[in-house]
Order: sequence, then structure tokens, then C-alpha cells
Amino acid sequence: MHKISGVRIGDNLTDVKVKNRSLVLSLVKKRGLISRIELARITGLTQPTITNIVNELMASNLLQEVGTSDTKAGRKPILLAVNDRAFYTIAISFTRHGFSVALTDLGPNILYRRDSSYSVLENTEIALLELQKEFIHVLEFATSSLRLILGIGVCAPGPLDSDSCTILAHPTFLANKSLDLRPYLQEYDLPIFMMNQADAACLHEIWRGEAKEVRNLIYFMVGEEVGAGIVIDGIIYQGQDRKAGEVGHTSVNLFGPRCVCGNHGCLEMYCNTRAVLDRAREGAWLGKSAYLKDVARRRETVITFLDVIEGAKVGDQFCLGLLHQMGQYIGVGVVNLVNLYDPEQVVIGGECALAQEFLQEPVQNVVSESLLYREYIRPQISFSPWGDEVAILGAASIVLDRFIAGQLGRF
Amino acid sequence: MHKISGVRIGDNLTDVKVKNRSLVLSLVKKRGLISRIELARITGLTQPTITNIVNELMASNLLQEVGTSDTKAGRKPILLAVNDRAFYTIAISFTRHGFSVALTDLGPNILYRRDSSYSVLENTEIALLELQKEFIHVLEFATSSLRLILGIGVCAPGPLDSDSCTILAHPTFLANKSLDLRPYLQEYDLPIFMMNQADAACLHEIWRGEAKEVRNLIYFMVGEEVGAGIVIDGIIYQGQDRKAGEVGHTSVNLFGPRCVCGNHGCLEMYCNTRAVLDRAREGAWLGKSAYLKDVARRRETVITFLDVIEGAKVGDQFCLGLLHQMGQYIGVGVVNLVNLYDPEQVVIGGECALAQEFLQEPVQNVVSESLLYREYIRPQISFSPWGDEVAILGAASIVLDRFIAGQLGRF
DNA sequence: GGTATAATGTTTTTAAAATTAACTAAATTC
DNA sequence: GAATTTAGTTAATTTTAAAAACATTATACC
Repeated sequence: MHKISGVRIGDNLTDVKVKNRSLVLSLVKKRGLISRIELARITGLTQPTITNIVNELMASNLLQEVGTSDTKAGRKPILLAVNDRAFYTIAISFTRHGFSVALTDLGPNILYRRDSSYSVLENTEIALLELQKEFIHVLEFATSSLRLILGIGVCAPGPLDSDSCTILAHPTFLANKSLDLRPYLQEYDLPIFMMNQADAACLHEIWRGEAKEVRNLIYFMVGEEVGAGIVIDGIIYQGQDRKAGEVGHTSVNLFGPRCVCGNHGCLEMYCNTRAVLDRAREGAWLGKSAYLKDVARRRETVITFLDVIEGAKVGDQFCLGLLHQMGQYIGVGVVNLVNLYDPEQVVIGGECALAQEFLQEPVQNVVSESLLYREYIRPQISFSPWGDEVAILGAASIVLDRFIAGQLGRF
Repeated sequence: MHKISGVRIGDNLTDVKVKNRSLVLSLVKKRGLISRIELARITGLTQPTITNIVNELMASNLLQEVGTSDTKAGRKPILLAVNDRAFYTIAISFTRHGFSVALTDLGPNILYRRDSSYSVLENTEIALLELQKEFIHVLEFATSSLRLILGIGVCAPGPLDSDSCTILAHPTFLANKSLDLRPYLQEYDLPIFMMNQADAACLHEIWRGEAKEVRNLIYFMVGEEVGAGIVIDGIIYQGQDRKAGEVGHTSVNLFGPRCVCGNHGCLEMYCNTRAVLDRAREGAWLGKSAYLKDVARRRETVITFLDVIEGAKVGDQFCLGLLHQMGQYIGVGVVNLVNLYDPEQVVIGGECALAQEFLQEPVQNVVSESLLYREYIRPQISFSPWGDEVAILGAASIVLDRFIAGQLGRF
């Protein structure tokens, strides 16, 4: 059963200690400000135990006392907070169009960031050498705190293998072969952690976003790719081989056209931004949307998702219709996910979240009409407000997550 | 965070003890025969710790020494086994057509069983009084071991509320209102645990079926209902409100006809046995199948799923076609589930499993052609061999599961 | 303004768990 | 039949959180 060679599955006293310290640290991180007595109440641990744990974490410079809060009577509780500057991470995010390297603290706040675009890079090898250069640039910026860097978090669309630090396939030109990133990120021998972009973004929502205290969460990411991050009992679930959450390639029209993945009528074919833009271009071409036709002519460039949102904002009926339809398709995805996972909350993220004001209603309507157990459950559905930055913050959150889980030493 | 009033989320020494005893007991249960030294190796606990735990479990009569096994040299390891007769459970299974009450041991082997059919029961109240009668019958059979009964496990199709021991809705006539079973199962004040039938069957596979050592499992149940049991990291996942796994009501044809649930083109509309039988009856009526036409005429009764299987076995092309198509639809479900959950194994159960020989190939073909990450992962797909008995064995497994998890005292 | 009260947080002692190290037991090998 | 190998146990130790007593710091009320 669960025989993972070298991993203890039985518990001993050290495990108890590690788990309780993780628990306290994560509670302080998620609550922001919290007193010892409240920690004791929430965890069920005794006050002396909390005092001891807090003392240790303060000795490691991870926790700080920051003022007091009020009570009706009696001694005021001392508020504790995580010292975000205790440790740092290197965050690397690959997208379809380029990559970014950043230095973040435990916030994770971005302290320094460098972006590169594939468009100016001739081939994969040149791109990776560029990555190496940018990585070293960031390390140089961090020079005074090098010892405090916990590790490197990498996220990318498409399949990865975190153990071998390899991007197995990438949607744009990097994809020619599987890419082992280790040779390019060797300085200081920092540990590398990799995750799918949806899972990484999900970790960001869990650690400092909209879902900090959610036990069971689906982070539904809809952009050029459609995928999901899954949180079960407060822990991200990636599947047996870290390939879970591919909701974009579940069939929602088994009689529909074949997707590039081999499946028929994949959800992604209906609700990703590319599908919307294909319809937008057609609408512009056929003159169904005066706004989009004008954009296409004036800018002599392709229409973007932001153009569609802009069109909707100025009242263009065709753009409004496009987003309404997109919302309905997203709603279908939400219904399927909720019927399968019964989460407490669904956070909708990715580029589509920029169109929240136009998507919210159709999504909610589809859920109200089609969810199997709508009489009994009503999952909270919200949109991520984090925009583009979620990619790099997600990458940083991978390291943060490993650190707080206690699998990264240091405390 | 996860503040469940009254539940400790921090760990202490007692938690370690309970967890390690649970772990040892579950390992012996799942392995069948195992020595102390192997337990030590698998768990990572030391030999003295295992000795202590085993001594305690033997003192509770839960473990027994049963012979030795061989080694190349040295002392032979003493094999340990769970004493299935140490404790008993009452298992109650509701189906569309009736209910069963049984006494089982920890095997769980069925020691005594009584079945009732709704068809001879006038209304819900009479049915529930019948349930009470049967329950008392079973208790009378168990009279000498009453003290050793751990609890009552109940499974049913449709939504339940385990906390209030209530069937919220039932597909057949019991459904008129939500049913609180407590008044009818009060004798001896046994604890009652309820679960959806797919989840219960899944627990059976985990504890003594085909998936005893699987970390991440999907039990895909296809019969009149279509649902799934989900195992994540060795533990059944039921969702925030125990409504997860409703794969039968995920849309696989969002432009398709409306399902009774409100959603469009639900998977259940394509691959459940009723859908197959509708097509079978039509085929018999239109004379597309000589075999089925003959069955319908000869027996003057409706065609059953077993008839279709029988037809396929004697080479009837129409029946073969029906099952082939059913296999393809099941395959679509499997692909969607695997893309979402990335399990180690998928067990296909329910009435459809009787047609394994005809379904296996089309299911596997769809998976080979449509699974997103077919290059990287190859989940094991198998059919449950447990037939009808899985319902009552599943109900018993609910209690077994709670007991071994340590949430049911006694050890 | 001083005393009772209430709430937070700490120190000291204790109990309970698994570990370590040393040991016993039972088999094979030569 | 002695050396070796493997399984299992005993006794002492370490480490953890709990329990009980205590210290600190605020409000309330006369």
C-alpha cells in the first residue's frame, strides 16, 4: 500500500512537530494577523504548545509580533504576522509568447522581474540561453540575500515532469522536444519545482488570493488554454502522474469535431479565447460588428480578446453576444466540474476573468439551470482579480507551498 | 482555515498512535498476510513500534498469528492476518427495486441476508416498517454477537445526508419526500453511516476488491445510474457536501436533448443500461435483431440487459453493436474522468460490468485515441468482478472504512 | 485609584509516543 | 555444531504535546 520507497508513511514525533509548525505557519500566513490564543483555539493545540511553536518560528525570523488587537476585557492579544522578507524565491513563468524570471519574497511580492519574448529568439537553444542569462541577472539583483532563496518555482502550460525538471511539450516553438531546464538553472544549486500553470495559479489563490480558507476548491482557468487546479482538503491534487485537471480536453460534444488532442468536441474548442476570437474575426469580416470591423481596419492588426471586451463595454451587440455565449460555455464547464468535485468554491481565472462583468450572469444562469444538486448545494463562484501577474505569482507560490508544507527544511 | 468546531487539526501523540494503529491494521487487511518486519519496512516505523502495535491489536482480538513464511536464511517471519470475526456490521442497501439488510463480518463476508422488493409494498411508510422488521430479523440472527456489531452502513442511489441519516431523494417510489431512517433503525443505538452507492462500492474495491493498494482510483459505476467513486491518496473523496462523483450528469453533448436533471446531453443519457435497453426494444420492434424479437415474443416480457448480453454471446449482430456503442460511450466517460483526475486505475463497475467481454475493447480503443496525455500516462482500466453483491458489500465497507480509519473506537 | 475580574501568554512538571541500542529467538549454511 | 542471517523483544532514552500552576496586562466598578 502506497509503498513509496524511502518515504515514511507511519507517523513519529518529528512528523507531529513538523506538521504542527506547518499548520501554525500556514494559519498565520493565511489569516495575515492572528494571536496565539486564536491559533490555539483553531488548531486545538494547547496555549503552551502554541507559545513554543511561535517562539521557534520567531527565532527563525519567520514570524513577527506586530501590535495588539482589542478585547472586551483582559490582556490584549499580541498579533503575529509572517515576515515576508525572511526568505525569497525565484519564479519563472513560461507562456505561449515568452517567459519571465522574477525574484519574490514570501508574500509573494515581486521584487525584481525580467520578461523575454520568444519573438526575438531564433530557436529553442537560444531561448534557453536567454533564460539562463535572465536567471543570472535576477540572482545578481538578489546578491545580498542569496542565502535566503528557498528555490526556483517554474510554471508552464502543457505537460511537465517536475522530477526531471523537464517541459515535456510546449504549445509554441519551444515544443520541438522535451526540455530539461536544469542545465540552465544550475547556479547555487537551488531546488527546482515545476507545475502546470493552472495548478500554480491555484496555489496563488490558496496562499494569498481569493480562496485562502477554502477546503475544496476548483480553480478554472480559461484563456488560450483551458485547465483546472484542484484543491482537496486544502491540498493541491495533481493526480497520480501530475496530469490531472485537464478539463479543457474533456468532451462536451462527443459528436463534435475532432480536437488536436484526438478527442471530440473538447470544452476548450468552445470556450477558450481563441474560439471567441475566431468568431470575432468572422464577425468583423462579415460586418456583423461595426466596432470590430473598425478595430481591424484602423489597427491593421489582429483582433484581441481585450478588443472584444472593449466592444462589449461600448455596447456593441455582437461583442456582447460573443461574451454571453462564452459565459454559457464556461458555465457548462463549471457545471461539469461541480457535479464531479462538489467543491466549496469555484474561482474562474485566466484571461477570461478580464470579462467578468459580461460572463458572470450567463455562467450563473447555466449553473442555476443545469447543476444536478442545485437544490442542495450552491458553490460560491467568483472571478480571479489577479490578471496577468498570477502566472509569476503562481510560480513563486509553488516554492512557498513546498516551504510551508515543511518539505523544504529551514524551519 | 478548516475550522471545524470541535475537531482538532493540530496533531498530538494520541493522533500519532491512532494513525499508526490504523495504518498497521489497514496494511494487514489489504495485504491479507504480512509479517511484522514487512510492516516495519513498509511503514517506516521501527520494529519495536510494530511489535507494540501488533500486540495491542492482538489483545483486541483484531489480529492473529497464522503460520510463517519462508526466507533464504534466518528466523522465519510470523504471518499476521486480520481476524474477520472480531467485529460485525449491519449492511443495508437500497436499489431502484428494493432493499436488502445483511449481517457481515469484517471480511466483509455476508453471514445472513434478507431482501425485500418494493413491488409488494404499498407505500413508503409500509416499506420503512418492512425495513424495520428486516433489521430486527437480522439483529435476532446476530443475537450472540450483538456486542460486536460496529454499526450500520447504508447505501442508496441518489443524494443522501449522512449526518441526519436521511435519504434526500430516491429514484423510485420512496422518493416522495426525504426519509429519515433513524426511527426505523433504533435498536441498540448503533451508529449509522450513509453513502452514495458508487462511493460505497468504491470502498469495497479499496478494502477487499480490485484496488486494494491503489492511491488514486476512479470507480466508474454504469448501470441504471451512472456515477463515480473517487479515491484520492488512498481516501475516498466525497466533496464538500458529499455530492461529488456525479459523472452521469456531466454534459457530453451540450447541444443535446435536455436530461431530467436540467442539464443537456448528460453522459447517463448515452451509456446507462436504460439507454441501451431503449435501443434494444426499438431494435426488437423494428426487427433489426432476430434474437431480441424472439426474446420479447417468447417471454412476453420486457427485454433486460442480460438478454442483450446473451444475444451478443450467441453472435447477434445488433446486440453486439449495442454493446460496442455502449463501450464507446463508456470510453468517453473514462477519458473525461482520466483527463480530470489522472488516476492510477479506473475500475468499471455496476451492471455494465457483466458485459465486460464486449465492452473492454471499445473502451480501450476510445481511451487510446482520445486521452489527452496518452503518450505519458496509461491508467489501468479493469472491470469489477463483484456483480450484484457489491451493493451490500459496499454498505458494509462503509462501516469497515470508518472503523479502520479509527473513527469508531474499539481499538 | 485600588481591587476584582477577565483574558492572554509562560513556566514547570508530567505523560505518552516512537526511537535507539542491546538483546533473544529461530532458522540456514558449511 | 559453530557462524551467520533474519525476525522479533526488552529496556532505556528522547521528544513531543498536555496539564497544572503561574505571570502579565488589560477592563470594570466601586
